[in-house]
Amino acid sequence: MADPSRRSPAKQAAIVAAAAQLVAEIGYAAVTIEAIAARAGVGKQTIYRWWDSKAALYVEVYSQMVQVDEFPDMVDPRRYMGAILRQVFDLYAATSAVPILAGLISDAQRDDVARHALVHGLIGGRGPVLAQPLRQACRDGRLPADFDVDWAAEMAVALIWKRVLSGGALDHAFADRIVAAVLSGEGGPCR
Amino acid sequence: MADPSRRSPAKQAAIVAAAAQLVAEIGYAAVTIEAIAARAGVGKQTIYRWWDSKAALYVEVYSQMVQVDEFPDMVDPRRYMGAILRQVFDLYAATSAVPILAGLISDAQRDDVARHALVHGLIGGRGPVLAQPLRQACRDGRLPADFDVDWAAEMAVALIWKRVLSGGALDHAFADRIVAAVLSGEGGPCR
Amino acid sequence: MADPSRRSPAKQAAIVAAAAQLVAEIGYAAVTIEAIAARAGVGKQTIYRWWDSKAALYVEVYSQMVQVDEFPDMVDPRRYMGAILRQVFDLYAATSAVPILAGLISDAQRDDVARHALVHGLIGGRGPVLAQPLRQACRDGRLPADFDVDWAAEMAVALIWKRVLSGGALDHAFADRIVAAVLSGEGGPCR
Amino acid sequence: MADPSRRSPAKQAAIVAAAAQLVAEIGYAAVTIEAIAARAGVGKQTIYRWWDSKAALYVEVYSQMVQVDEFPDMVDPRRYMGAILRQVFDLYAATSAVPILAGLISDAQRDDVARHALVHGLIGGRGPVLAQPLRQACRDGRLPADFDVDWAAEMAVALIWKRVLSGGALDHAFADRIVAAVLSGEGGPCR
DNA sequence: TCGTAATCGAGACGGTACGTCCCGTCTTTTC
DNA sequence: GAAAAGACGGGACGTACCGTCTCGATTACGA
Repeated sequence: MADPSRRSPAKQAAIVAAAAQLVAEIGYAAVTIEAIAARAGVGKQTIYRWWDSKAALYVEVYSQMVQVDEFPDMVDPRRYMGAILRQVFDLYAATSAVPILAGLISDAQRDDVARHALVHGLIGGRGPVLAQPLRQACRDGRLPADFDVDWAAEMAVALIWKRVLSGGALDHAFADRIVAAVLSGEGGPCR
Repeated sequence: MADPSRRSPAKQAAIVAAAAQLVAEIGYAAVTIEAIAARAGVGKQTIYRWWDSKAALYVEVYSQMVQVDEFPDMVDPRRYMGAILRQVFDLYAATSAVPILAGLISDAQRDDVARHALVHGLIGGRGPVLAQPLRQACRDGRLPADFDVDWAAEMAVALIWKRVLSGGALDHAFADRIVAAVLSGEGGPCR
Repeated sequence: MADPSRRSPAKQAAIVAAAAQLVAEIGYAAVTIEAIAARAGVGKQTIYRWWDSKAALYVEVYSQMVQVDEFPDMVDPRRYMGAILRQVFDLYAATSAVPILAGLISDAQRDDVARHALVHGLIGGRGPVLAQPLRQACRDGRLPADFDVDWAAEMAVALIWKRVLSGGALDHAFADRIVAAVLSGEGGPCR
Repeated sequence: MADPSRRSPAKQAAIVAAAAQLVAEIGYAAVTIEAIAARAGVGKQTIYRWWDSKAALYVEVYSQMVQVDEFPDMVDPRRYMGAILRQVFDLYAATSAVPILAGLISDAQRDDVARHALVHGLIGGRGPVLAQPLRQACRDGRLPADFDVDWAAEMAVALIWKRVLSGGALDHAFADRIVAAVLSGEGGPCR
C-alpha cells in the first residue's frame, strides 16, 4: 500500500488499539471499519490508506498481540514445542487474539490478505516458530532424519484452528496433547 | 419456522439446486440469497420462509451432497476409517462440497445455524459416522478400551477442516495419513 | 366481482365487523387484508372473492356505518340540510367512520373502487341525500330557481373532506357553518 | 437529519428533477424511491439521507414548483385573492403540481411529514399567502373587522383540495367562484 | 512570521445486499 | 366441494456497510 514509513505512529497505534478494543467488546464480525475509525478518532480513509481491508488490519493487530519473544531452549523438541504452545495459549488467554484469529480464518474465505497471511505462516504456518526449530532438530539428530516436519506443523495448526473456530479450550493440557500427538508417534526414537 | 409439511418439494429442490450451481460458478462468498432466488425462479421470501440464512440453506445443500450411504465393514477400525474418508473425499472431488464446507466454517463465525451445525457434527463432526463405530470398536476390543475416541475424532476433523480452509489436497493419500495419525499412535494395530 | 347473492351473510358480516374493529384499533393505513381475514376467521380468498381491494371493502363498511335513515322534513332547505349534517356528524362521532373516510379519500388516489365511490356520490357526493332535495326545493320555489345546487353540494363536501383529512372538529357548530356558507349567500330569497 | 450544508446541490437538484419527471410520467402513486434514485443516478441512501420519505421529498418538489413570487397589490381583497389563485392555478396547469398535491394529501394519512406540511400550511394551507393579507385587510378596514379569516381560508383550501383530489377543473372560473364564495357572503364588497 | 502545501477528520456518495412486509394468486388440506 | 390456511412470485421498503470521493480545518514547513 502506501509507504509505511510515512505512517504516523500515533495514529497507527490508535487504530490498532481501537480495533483490538472493538473485537473485545462486540466481536470480530460486528466490527466495521467505520466503527474503528470513529473509535480511533481517525478518518476512514486513513485506515484504507494503510490497510486494504478489515482483515488486513487485524492481521497486524493479531501479530502485535501474539508476539512470541522468549524462545525456550531447543534441546528437547518436545519440551520446546510444549513451551512455545503454552506461551502462545497464555497470550490467547490474556488478549482477544482468539476471536481475531477465528475472524481471520473466516475472512480468509473472502479476503486475499487474510488468506495469504494464513497460508504463508504469518499466523497459522508458524513457520519460523514451529517448523524451523523442528527441522533443525532433525538435522541435529534430536528427531529422526525422516521426521515429516511439514506434517507435524500441519497437525498442530489444524488442531489449534479447530479449537479456535469451534470455541474449544486452548489451555496447557491442550498444548501437551498437541505435542504428544505431533511428536510422540514418530518421535519415539527421540526419547 | 413454518410447518415443514407445507413446503413445496419442487421449490425446495429448485432452491437447493440453484444454490449448488451458484457455488460452483461464483464461489460461496459471492452467492447472495437474491441470486439463488432468481436462479431458482422463486421469491426471496420463499427461501427465508424455510431457512434462516444462506448458511442454513447451505447446511442442507452440503448434507445432500455428502451423503455417505454405503458403510464399510467395521472389522478393522483402520480399514473402516480409511474407507469412510476415501468415500467422503471422492464426494468432495465430485461436487462443490469443499467450497461449501469452507464457506460454512467461515460463516459459523457469524451465523448461529452454521455454528450449531458444525459443532453438533451434522457436517464436520461426522459424529455418527466416525465416532460411534470407533466407540463400538473399543467396546468390542478391536481398539484399546482407553482409546480416546473424542480426541481421535477431533484430530480427524481438524485435519480435514484445515485443508478445506486452506485449499490443500483432499485425496486418498491424505485419508491414509489421517488414519495413521489418528489410530496408529495410541491404538497400535488393535494390539 | 362474484354474485353477491351467494355471499354467506354471516361471513360477510364477520368480515365487515373485523374491518371496522381493526380501523378503530390500529387505524386505516395499518390494516391489511391479511389481518382482516385473520380477525374474521376467514381465508384471504374469501375477502378477495367479494371485494377487489381493501378500499372496496371499506366502501361497504363505511356505507353501513353511515346510514342516514330518518330524513327530516324538507320544508325549509336550511333546516333540512342542517338536520342531515348533524345526523351524519353524530354517526361520525359514534363510529370509526371518519378515519375510514379519510383512508378512502386517500386510497382514491390509487384505488379505482374508492375513486369511483367518492366521485359518484356513494360517499362524498351525497347525491341522493344532499343534492336531490335541494334540487326539489328549487323547483318548489323554496330556493331561487337559479340556485346552483351542484356548487352548493361541492362546497359542503369540500368542507367536510377537508376536516376529515386534517382532523378538524366535525360537530354541530360545523354543520351550521356549512349550512350558512352554502345556503345563506345565494339562498337569501328563501328566508 | 444530517448537516444540510454538506448536501450536494447538484445531487439534490437531480433528485428533485427526477422526482418531478417521474410523477409526470407514471403518476405519484407509482413512483418509488428506487425509481427516483435510479433516474437521478444516485444511491437510494442519498435520498434517505436528506428526506424521510417519498412524501417529504415531494413536499420539496411541490414547493419548488408552486412558488408564488409576484404578489399583487392588496388594495382590494377580492382582486388580491383572485389574482393569487389564478396565479397558482396557472402554475398547476403548467406543472405536475396537482397530482403531487393529491398524492401528498393522500400520503398525509400515513406519513407524518406530509401531514405536518399540509396542516402547517407549507403547501395547501396557503397560510402566509392567503390568510395574512386578509387579516391585514381587516385591520385596515378593507374587510369588516369581524370577518372570519380562518374560515375563509379553510373554505378556499377545502374547495381546492376537493378538486385536486377528485380531478375537477382548476381554472380561472373556479378561482373566481372561490373568491365569490369566500369573500362575498360575509364581506360584501368590503362594506 | 507568515503563506502555502500536504494531511487528515468528517462524512457524503454510488452501490449492493440485506431481511421484512404485504400484495394478489395459487395450492393444499380439512371439514 | 367449499373454504381455512397459508405458500407462492413479486416488488418495494428502509438499513447497513462497503470502498471511493470531496470538502474544510489543521498542521507543518520553507520563504
